[in-house]
Amino acid sequence: MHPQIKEPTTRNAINTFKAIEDAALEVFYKNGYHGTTIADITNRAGVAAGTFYLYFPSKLVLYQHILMSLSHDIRKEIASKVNEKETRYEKEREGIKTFINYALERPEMYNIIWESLYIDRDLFRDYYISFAGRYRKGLNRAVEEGEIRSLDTEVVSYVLMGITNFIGLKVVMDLGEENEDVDAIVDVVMEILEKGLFRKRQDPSAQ
Amino acid sequence: MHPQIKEPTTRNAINTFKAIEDAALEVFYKNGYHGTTIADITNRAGVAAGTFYLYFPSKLVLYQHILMSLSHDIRKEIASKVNEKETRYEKEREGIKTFINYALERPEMYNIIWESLYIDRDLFRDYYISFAGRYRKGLNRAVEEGEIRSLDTEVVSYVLMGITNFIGLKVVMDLGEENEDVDAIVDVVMEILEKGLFRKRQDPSAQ
DNA sequence: TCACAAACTGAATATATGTTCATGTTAGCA
DNA sequence: TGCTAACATGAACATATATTCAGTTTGTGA
Repeated sequence: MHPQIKEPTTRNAINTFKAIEDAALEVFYKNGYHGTTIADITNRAGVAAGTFYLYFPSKLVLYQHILMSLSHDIRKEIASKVNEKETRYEKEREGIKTFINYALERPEMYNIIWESLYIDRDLFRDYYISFAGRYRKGLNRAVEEGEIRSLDTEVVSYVLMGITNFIGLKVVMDLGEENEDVDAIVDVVMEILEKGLFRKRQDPSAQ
Repeated sequence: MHPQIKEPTTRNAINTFKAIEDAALEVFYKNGYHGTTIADITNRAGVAAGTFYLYFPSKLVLYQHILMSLSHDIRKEIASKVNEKETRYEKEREGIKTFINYALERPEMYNIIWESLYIDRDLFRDYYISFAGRYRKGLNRAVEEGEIRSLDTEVVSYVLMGITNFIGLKVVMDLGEENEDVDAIVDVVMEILEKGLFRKRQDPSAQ
């Protein structure tokens, strides 16, 4: 929890706090940081403007708090789905699918993440660096086990994040044609990765 | 040219107009749309605030104008470099390299493009849809000529844009380690694409 | 040189909105 | 029941800044 955030203690106050969080998430999603006013948030939460400042010292700190929650939530969602799969190939497919579906359910997700580039550059950096770091661990294991070709996994992690983010962007913003079938799109991506990234699945020793 | 922009006619006015364009580009790059005031722009351009409104009806229209110029400039730069190459493989490598180097020279480029997601959603859509459309043409030709495997080129174009953008982001924002050698990074990307996207170069009929 | 339109100025205006604070209300406990 | 601290209110304040406009300067053609 952000050090400047004052957490509520009583039952009612906890509900108020949550109402503000929920309202902020919703309205930041929809209108972005600059497009959102404190009044938007407090109106939607059904509290007075002053109440906001009982818990959060500023709009910026609230935004940072919401972004952190969102980033944890996405990672948790992806990790739980990916952990169900056995091979790295299946994990990769599941990760891409989960990300896209997550984005489809929250079409304005990109707003809040990419906007941090202007609001809080360090937060943006941290977000992708730690995302890449986690990705890299899985990839390193797959390289050791011979499932993935021996490549610089740091570069590979950005390649995969780039693919996932832009395919997600295409689907969510309905860019171009043929966005109906998420599975078909993921199939195309995996066709590229199958030959480009993975070794032959039946023969882990092959180059 | 944006219909609401009043273009200057006399020699001096043309210089004033250019000074405003240049100042806006620089300061939008650095501080983004919301981080930039009209005063920032006019001060840097060396003109009075009112002068701005002789040519542009609003800050938003100026931003749209600058984004369009930037997008044309990037595409022209990439196209000119890519056209020097013969094979699609070499074109692809050159395209990625050119994009990264362009971004390295203008590290704040992402600001102005990605921020349009909040400023003018349609402009953002148009930017990537038309970028993808142009990409797709080249890919279709390469598929016809057997250099690239038979894949949905629309999906492939977003895969490639995603890779390029995130590798560029990594290098520009110095995300993670090992960002010194752009060529080495591009090598890794091309290793993936060589097997994942392209057919064997000596045998265009092979699957 | 003069007239006139185009170009330019920058202080004033209008508005938006993040934040504060004096005041009121509620919940839990002695 | 009454006390107290936490919680809540919303009008007022402070500031920032996009835009306007009445007045001034400049360049150019006759």
